[in-house]
Amino acid sequence: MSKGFRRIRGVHDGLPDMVRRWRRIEEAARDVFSRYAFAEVRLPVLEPTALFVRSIGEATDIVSKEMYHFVDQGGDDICLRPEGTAGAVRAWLQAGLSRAGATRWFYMGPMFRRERPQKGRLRQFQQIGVEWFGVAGPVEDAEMLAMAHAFLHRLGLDGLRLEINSLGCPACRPAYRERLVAWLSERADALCDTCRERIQSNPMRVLDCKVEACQAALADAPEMIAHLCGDCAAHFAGLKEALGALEVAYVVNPRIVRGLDYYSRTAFEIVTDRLGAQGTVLAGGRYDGLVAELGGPATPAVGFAAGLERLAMLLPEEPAECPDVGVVALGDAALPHALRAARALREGGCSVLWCGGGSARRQFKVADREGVRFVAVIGEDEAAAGRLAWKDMHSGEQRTLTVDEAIKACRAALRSTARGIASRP
RNA sequence: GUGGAUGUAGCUCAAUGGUAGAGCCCCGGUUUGUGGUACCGGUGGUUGUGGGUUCGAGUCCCAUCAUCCACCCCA
Repeated sequence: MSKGFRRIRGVHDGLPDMVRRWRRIEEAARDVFSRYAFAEVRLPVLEPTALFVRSIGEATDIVSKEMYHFVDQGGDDICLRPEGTAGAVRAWLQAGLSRAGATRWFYMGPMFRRERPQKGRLRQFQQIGVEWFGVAGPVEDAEMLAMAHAFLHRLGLDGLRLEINSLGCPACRPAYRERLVAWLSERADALCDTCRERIQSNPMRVLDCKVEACQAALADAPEMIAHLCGDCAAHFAGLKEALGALEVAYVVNPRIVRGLDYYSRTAFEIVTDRLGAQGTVLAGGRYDGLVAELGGPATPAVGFAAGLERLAMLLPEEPAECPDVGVVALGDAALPHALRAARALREGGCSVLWCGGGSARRQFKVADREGVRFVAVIGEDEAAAGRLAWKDMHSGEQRTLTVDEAIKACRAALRSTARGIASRP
């Protein structure tokens, strides 16, 4: 166990094994999202604290307890973004795009929340987010879900479940909320301590309490989905119809809730049972109230975000890429020729490992450990002749080639095998 | 913020309160111009940290820190 500096709590070092998975996820996202004509944006990690205070509200203690925020040397109250949507709305408004019609954006990057770490929950984590500004219809919600589905399908993930719900709108939710609070208050005795407190602080959350006794008591609790206004009911019906047309499988889960008021209508989660208590892999929905809340013109919008770390945990290991060629240099006199040969091979498109000098045996062991396909041996004889000894590590066959011939041999071999998954015999 | 579990070599793990070990990895050798296998040798530890009990603590007690899991919260 190393002394000295250690990483701070709740953050992870992205070592090569992990970065290979991240990259696979990022590449899938870029490819799938661009087929749906979404454009990538890269937004600041630092934002004014007030942006999130405004979007999240003071209702919960998220801002005071779970955001990294500080006053900088200029006296500005700054924070590390805890999520992507508010910053995207801010950037979209600041760029004047609210007059430009619907906008389709996606982004990926680190987010920060000062929570107690646990499985699938870090203090610095990465999200892939998608926002679609200026569209109001259920068909767009379905498109969003189809895109999320395609993304996860591209990653080869199975055993996932899409759950959808409707959260209503400012026209129908307040009345429902009152009805729910009244219903819960009558049955408070049957609920756990935390739920009793939640009746006032966050009544919707009672519905997805994890305590079994609560779930039993809540079996007949009123659900938003049964109390939607006409417009919301029509929207939800339209969503289900479009999902049916797209053959995207889903289940309606009336207990999906959101903590904040700017959410409306469609809410969805894609969950797995393979990650313990943090099983939501992708979540999103409609936030028709947020743009106005942040000072822009009333603008409907829908989006989702997925956690890169959780997705990575569901993915199989990604094999490391092996170098194509190991260069073995023997003797000081051959060194200049060997160095130039390595560079020439790289310029020719091969990935080349310098085996580090020393005995031939040692350098071959390095080459073998790294899984190279070929070894180029350059000693005094080869240097004098302007050639190299070219050994195929699979067959063991060795011959004398010029550098140009070696490049050709290397390229030919890599065309016929899957690059980067050099199999060891 | 609350609760539980766990901290011994780079990694995975042993060690009745009585000399801190093994396997893997790494380095070297058997082979100073040829890899995998095998064999031989070697590097590497304030047992997370700080106190306490004891003739003696990796082991028992207290505190603290870290990791993991769950609760809370989940934008």
